Amino acid sequence: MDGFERRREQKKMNILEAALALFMEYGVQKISIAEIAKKANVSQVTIYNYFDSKHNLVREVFLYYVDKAMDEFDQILNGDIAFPEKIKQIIFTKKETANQIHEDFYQYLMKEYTTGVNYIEKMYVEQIIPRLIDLFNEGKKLGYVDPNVSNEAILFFIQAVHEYIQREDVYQKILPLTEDIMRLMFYGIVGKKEN
Amino acid sequence: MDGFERRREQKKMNILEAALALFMEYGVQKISIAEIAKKANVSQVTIYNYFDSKHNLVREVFLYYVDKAMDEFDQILNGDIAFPEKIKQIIFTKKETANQIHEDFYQYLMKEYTTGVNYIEKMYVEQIIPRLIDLFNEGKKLGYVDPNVSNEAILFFIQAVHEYIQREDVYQKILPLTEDIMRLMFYGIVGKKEN
Amino acid sequence: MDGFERRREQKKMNILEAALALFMEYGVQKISIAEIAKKANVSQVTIYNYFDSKHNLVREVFLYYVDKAMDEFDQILNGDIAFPEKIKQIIFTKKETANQIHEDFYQYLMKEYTTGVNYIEKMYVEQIIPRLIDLFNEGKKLGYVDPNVSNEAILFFIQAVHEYIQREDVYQKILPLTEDIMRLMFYGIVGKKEN
Amino acid sequence: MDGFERRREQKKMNILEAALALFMEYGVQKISIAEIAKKANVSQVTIYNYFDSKHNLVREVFLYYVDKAMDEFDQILNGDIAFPEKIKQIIFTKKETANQIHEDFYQYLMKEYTTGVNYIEKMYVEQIIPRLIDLFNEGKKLGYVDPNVSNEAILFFIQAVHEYIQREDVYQKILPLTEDIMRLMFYGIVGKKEN
DNA sequence: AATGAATGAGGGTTCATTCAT
DNA sequence: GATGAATGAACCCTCATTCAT
Repeated sequence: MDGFERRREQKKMNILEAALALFMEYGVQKISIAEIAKKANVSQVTIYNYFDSKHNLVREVFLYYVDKAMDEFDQILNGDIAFPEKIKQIIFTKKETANQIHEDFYQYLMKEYTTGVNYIEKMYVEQIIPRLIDLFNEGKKLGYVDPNVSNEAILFFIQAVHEYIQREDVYQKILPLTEDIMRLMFYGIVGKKEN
Repeated sequence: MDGFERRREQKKMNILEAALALFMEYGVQKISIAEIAKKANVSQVTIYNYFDSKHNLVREVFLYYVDKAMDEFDQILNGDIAFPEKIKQIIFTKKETANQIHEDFYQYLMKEYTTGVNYIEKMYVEQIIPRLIDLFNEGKKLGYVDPNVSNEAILFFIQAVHEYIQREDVYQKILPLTEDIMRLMFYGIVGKKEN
Repeated sequence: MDGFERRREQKKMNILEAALALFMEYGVQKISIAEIAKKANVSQVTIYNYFDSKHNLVREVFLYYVDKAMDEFDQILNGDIAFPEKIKQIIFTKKETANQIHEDFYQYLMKEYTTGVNYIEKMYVEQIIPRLIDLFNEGKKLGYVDPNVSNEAILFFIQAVHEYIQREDVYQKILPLTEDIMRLMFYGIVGKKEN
Repeated sequence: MDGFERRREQKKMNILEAALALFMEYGVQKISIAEIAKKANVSQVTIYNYFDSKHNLVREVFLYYVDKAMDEFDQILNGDIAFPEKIKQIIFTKKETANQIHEDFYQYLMKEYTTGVNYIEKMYVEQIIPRLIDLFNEGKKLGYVDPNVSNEAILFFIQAVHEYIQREDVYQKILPLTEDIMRLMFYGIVGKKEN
């Protein structure tokens, strides 16, 4: 990649970052191309030169975001920490990139962008799930996880809690409950049977 | 309430129902006043006569929805069924009124309507939480729930799972996992220690 | 039609007239909705309320024009004048409504509006041609027209000359040649064989 | 002209050809500089380097076209064929370069480019008309043309028919009528008086 | 000389809201 | 009280043209 392309790529990134930030704070439909252009310090038309349409811009912002999120996810999984800590981090990681993307942004995409969603579906199914399943299986082998429980159910559980935590209002409230929540995660509401 | 007022009230309900249905299917911002007017078989101005602005209409639709949801919630709590079953129903109840309201609709309100949110906050804090706490305490007394776990954490857990289930795509996939999920809910990923 | 509808109809006509005048003077693409709105003394949105889109406005303007032109045509055919004079009028009638519509406007329609063109085709084939054929046949019976020449060819000839005359620049130049042209029309370039 | 200039001239021709083709198929206003640049395999700015503005590009394209058309016209006039055949060819020549140029393109120029039109006017008046007049006079001398009819009228007639034929829809329909039309041209609707 | 990148101005269209009946 | 008609503001997008390399 020569200087030309690098500058071009840099500018594209600027626009993506600006758009991502605005979309996540105010939602996709509330944000006009003009606002993105202003935040990214380019003209509206430049955005069109790079992305052709708002529709497509949203799509690319989304893919950009997904890749970013995937990186963060990898760092946890590859980290040199014990199983329970990994689960904890997966659940409680509040991605800087993603404050409330799951609500507004994701919904928007679900309705509008079949291809975009296909991409994340594919990534999710091919990349994330297998690694989590591996993690669970390892947890079962190490005695951390009940072998009678299906990996799908655990997956669902972690997802649910993780996504709920992404909500700003929720996050503030449950931080002090971290330990309790992990306890619930591991031992359920019936609790640990000490013996 | 005389016949006049009743007819007025009826018309208002028509509009609320029309708006609610449209908002939930397409999102708040995608729906124009004109579309609501058409679906409710009234003129746009009539909507303004009743609700003053779209802003306020959304707010009232929301309150209307919350009341409806509260009714359904009450029916579960007052039902004559065992504790675990109540928990199960609270989690898995997919309100007919609310398919994806939590995502798009709720987000929209969170950002736009401080008063609306205050109302739901208030309702939530004053009506729902106390009743759930009572339920949990009863569960603890009956040995269903670990007394060492804070009610807030349980609340959080149930909320998280419940909301996640509201998503249409999720709901379809986890239905077969119901029992596994309840098992996780009660015994955690470590599982039941049989003895 | 009550007062309401009549006013509505009147307003629609205003817009049609304004649009027609502007289209014919400057061409379809040069004229913006804003300009039509200004000339018709309505807001842009009013135009959209009546016509949905510029595309459709053009179409309706066109149909409006065709009907007008047809009326003028009828007046000539039904007039109480001799055959050669009718031919002359058909050729030389420069419709007030249509200065250069055939060039720019018609071309535009040819490329964009299949349905619009179908309408004029139909009108032309079903209404105009039969009446002209009748006229020619009558001319043949009366000895004005060579029976050996096909009506189609005559039709073509009259059309060609008529359309060419519609061009403003042409019209000015050939007015003094009216008699010569009629002579050519009737006797060709070989000329009348006097005997 | 050295190699440098020749290459430059070649590039200019490429652009002219590309623009002409696009203008004739889609009309002047529908075609953007970007499209021409793409078709001619140059950058937009290159077009500006050569032609300064779209306005001027259109003008030059037009002149380019006129010269081409003139060449074709010359070939007919200088051909070694009889008078009636020449008339026939002048009328029925459907220039490959010019399918519908007379409608859209010509109109556009008429309104926008005084200078461009002046050029064609001048060419027309100084080059084409005199040669046609010569042809008619020769025809009169040879007994093909009625000496009583003004050359202007004949000119007008031929022009009218010729232009009308240029329209694609018309051309298809009247091809089978060629002989009839020539008969009308020569003998009028009254027809040949055989004796 | 040639180009990729950038832009100001403008066009069609939509929408929440108001006016007039 | 209810409605059809009307509107100002804003949005997405395009294009001829210029800038910077």
